[in-house]
Amino acid sequence: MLDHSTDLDNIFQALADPTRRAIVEQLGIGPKSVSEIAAPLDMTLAAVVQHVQLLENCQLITTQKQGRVRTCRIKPETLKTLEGWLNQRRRQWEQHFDRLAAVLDEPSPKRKKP
Amino acid sequence: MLDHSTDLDNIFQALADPTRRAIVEQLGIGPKSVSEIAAPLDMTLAAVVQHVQLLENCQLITTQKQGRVRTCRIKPETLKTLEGWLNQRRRQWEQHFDRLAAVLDEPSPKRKKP
DNA sequence: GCAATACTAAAGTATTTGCTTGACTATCGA
DNA sequence: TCGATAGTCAAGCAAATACTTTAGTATTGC
Repeated sequence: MLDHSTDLDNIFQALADPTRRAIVEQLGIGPKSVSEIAAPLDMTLAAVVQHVQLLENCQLITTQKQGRVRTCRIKPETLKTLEGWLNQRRRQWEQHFDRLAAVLDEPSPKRKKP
Repeated sequence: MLDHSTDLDNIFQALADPTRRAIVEQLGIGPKSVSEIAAPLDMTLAAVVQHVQLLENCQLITTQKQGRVRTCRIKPETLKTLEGWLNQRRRQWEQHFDRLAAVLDEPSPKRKKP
């Protein structure tokens, strides 16, 4: 693996796991404690804690502990990083298709700059 | 790992690797052969071939071989799967914030239940 | 024909990942 | 105060990942 470890790496890596994506989806509905997140998942609480920590490390969620309960919430702005990359790609291939379309649309020397 | 292995899993997994993201970005500019893709990358051709195969398997790119040259192009529609998920998330947390805003916009300065 | 080119396939390896178990701490509620 | 609850920490482990090397097979150009 090359060394340009970016935010994007960590975000994609985090969301590549179905369990973690499920957590993000659940927190999209509203905040939850670690136990509440764990309840429907078929794994130990310890495993869920590790997923939660990873999601917090890459800023996809924030957490705060009061008493013995840690409450988790999504941090929507981090998904904007993803959206940004995706928008770049879309712009790129839309441009690519425009160019392709331009070539295909060229039945006579009439369009664009000659 | 749970068993709901989806397209989304594979797409996120594919894009979690910086090398593969770089390939997708390069192909966004235009089609390239495997060797052309490999040229700027600091790894063997064999390694690049493996990345290309993975990207093709999860439909992020298409390839076709003519003669001894395999030409690779992005397949933009696959990124729509990603966009779809992201849009769902955005809708979700926008709604969440609307609800939050509604609570905060409560007219009375008293914050307790009547 | 023959060598260089452009991959491809298989096997091996170091590291990372996604869990588990077990022991431990802190807090709440009766 | 005492036990149940909520989470944390550290090892350990099997499987997956991102490479490598080696040994091929088709094509192409001269």
